[in-house]
Amino acid sequence: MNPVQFYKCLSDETRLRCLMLIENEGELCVCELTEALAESQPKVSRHLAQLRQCELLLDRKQGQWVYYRINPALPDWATLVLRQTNKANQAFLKENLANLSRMGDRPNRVASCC
Amino acid sequence: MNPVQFYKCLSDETRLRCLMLIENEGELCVCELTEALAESQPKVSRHLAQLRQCELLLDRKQGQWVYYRINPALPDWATLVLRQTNKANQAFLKENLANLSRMGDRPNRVASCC
DNA sequence: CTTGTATATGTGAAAAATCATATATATTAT
DNA sequence: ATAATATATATGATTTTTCACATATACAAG
Repeated sequence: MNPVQFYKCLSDETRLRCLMLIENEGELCVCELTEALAESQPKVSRHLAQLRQCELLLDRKQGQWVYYRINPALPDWATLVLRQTNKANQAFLKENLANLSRMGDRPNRVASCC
Repeated sequence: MNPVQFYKCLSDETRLRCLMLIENEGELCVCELTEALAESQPKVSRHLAQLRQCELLLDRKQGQWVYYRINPALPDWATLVLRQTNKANQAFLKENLANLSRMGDRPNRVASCC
């Protein structure tokens, strides 16, 4: 993982909020992120695609939903950076987390295994 | 420290290399960084100015030289991010550190205190 | 005072990133 | 088959970032 490329991924507000929300929640689908960020679906989707292409995120498809999660194969330093940034900046996410919990009709997660 | 602004600072190759070199060496002046990076003086100076403006770096003037150092007043998470990135990515700096040690006529540092 | 070295900044051009809008694909439900 | 929902992508416009080059300022040395 090239550190410049890694930090380019974190340097956009939409992408950083997505990463932090996913770090918080474990896994989120595009429509949940769209709601939490109050941004357009294409905008969120495009940024997620970029994070997936850079291998910061992995996705899995379940029915009509696509769930994104942090790539567990990231180098340790990168994992730590994400974790610490998240821990120390909960205030930054306050509004987004409120939007998320206010959201009705969240898709039912089914475990990916089995 | 806004995390987006912080990561924007780290998302440019010149700036990240400057930060990592300074993290390594404690303090470096513009001409040392210019030599280590093999980049033009205005380019290096401009990026350093940006890092200073965002308060990632502090500078002190000593004679004709200006020395830059990591701002010790950064929030803990930011300090940790810089330290871990540096520790885990020494290979990224190899060439730059070689240029630096090959450099003749490096200015004599005088302690800033007393 | 003149010359040389170190650093900073102004300017306009070039490159890169972001965006809104429209549209395509896939899945589910009727 | 049709409609509705979730997601992805194409496109061209706009904004932001980066750059090279010229120039300005400050200090040191002679």
